[in-house]
Amino acid sequence: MPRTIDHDERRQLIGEAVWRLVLREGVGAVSLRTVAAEAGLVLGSLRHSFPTKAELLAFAMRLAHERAAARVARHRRVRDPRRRAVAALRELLPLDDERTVEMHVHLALLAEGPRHQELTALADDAQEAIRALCLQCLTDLRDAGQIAADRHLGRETTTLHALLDGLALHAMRDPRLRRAATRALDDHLDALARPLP
Amino acid sequence: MPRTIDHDERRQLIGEAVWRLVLREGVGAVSLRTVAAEAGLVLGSLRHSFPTKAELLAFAMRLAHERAAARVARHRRVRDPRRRAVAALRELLPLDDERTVEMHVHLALLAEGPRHQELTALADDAQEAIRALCLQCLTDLRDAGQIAADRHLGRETTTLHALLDGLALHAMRDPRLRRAATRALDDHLDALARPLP
DNA sequence: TTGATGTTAGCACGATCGTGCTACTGTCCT
DNA sequence: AGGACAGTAGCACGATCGTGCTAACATCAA
Repeated sequence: MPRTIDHDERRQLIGEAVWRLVLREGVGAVSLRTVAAEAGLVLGSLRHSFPTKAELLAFAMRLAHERAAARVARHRRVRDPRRRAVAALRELLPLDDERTVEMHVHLALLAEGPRHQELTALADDAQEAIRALCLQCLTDLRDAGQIAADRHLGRETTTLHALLDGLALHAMRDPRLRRAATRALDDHLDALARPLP
Repeated sequence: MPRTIDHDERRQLIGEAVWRLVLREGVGAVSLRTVAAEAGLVLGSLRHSFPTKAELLAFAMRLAHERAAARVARHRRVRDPRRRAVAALRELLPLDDERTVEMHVHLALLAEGPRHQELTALADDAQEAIRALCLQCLTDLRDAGQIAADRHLGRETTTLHALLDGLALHAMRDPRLRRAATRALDDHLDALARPLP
């Protein structure tokens, strides 16, 4: 049944065409016609894979989330909790072009939220998943004795999550900040090992 | 010469109409016609104040930045450095609807960046200004002995800036996080007072 | 009152948009 | 071989877009 596989592959190629367009020309330049041209298709062909624009945008955002989630999951088997946490969280920082474009796509499509409300729901899910990842990392670190016992995990999750997304937001727009972002993340995890007062 | 004053006031009213549209329907719904309708004007009238769409978008973003900067500046005379820092930084968290809409406008128009490159420049300026504010706050706190001397101010600025924007990003989308965001900011400043190792 | 000037109102044009719909093409099942 | 059908290509429609341009209007100086 190679038909359906080709179908999915094609949809991914089209989704990546949306990404390139968002990155290069902004989300305002995304139309069914421009996406078709970017993907090397004709309008009618693209509309066979994505009958409506809403489906196309939702797929493009979901694809970015899935790619990121797959990279994060790849580090699940790392033994040391600290190394595992750093490896996972770094996948959510725009440290290379692949991660940068995912970040741009996520934010750009989020800005289209009110129009296509499915995008808002997708973004909510992704945000909640990242918060859950942060909590998991902190829980593992605490269980391994690498976080002071008097830390409030919920609050630390809020802080780590915000720090992560804030670093991503800045590094996304200035690649020179990539090193600083990774260092800031490391330093923060270091600081958690020390008792509070 | 009340003419020019009315002119500026009108431009601000139009800019706020852009804000409402961005918040309610998304940046994709911003056109000269929809903005004119939102502002209670006819297309021709709006185009007298803003001949092109690029000017309108740039003004709307600049207006958001200026409003925020004015609120920040209002706390300059607070004596205690810690209180001054908290007061200033809180003006950049979406703790009420006014600050929330500014945040949304900033991010939404940033997503239009590649098309209207002036928006990118404006966002860069705003981001640099916020970083400078973070550095100023940290410098003042250190001079007042409220930051451990072994802290690296540059790195702490990166972290504070990222934490601030990350908290804003999250609280913007879920008002329930407003309290958590303010607490996280307070806690972070508290933590800076303790020595590193 | 009249004329100058700045504001408001509106038309028109070419371009582009999303989408419904119809043909054409190739590939696999029977 | 031939029919079924998924996939490709493309037309057409109404709507909306940004913008150049002109006409009506208000306000104040002379």
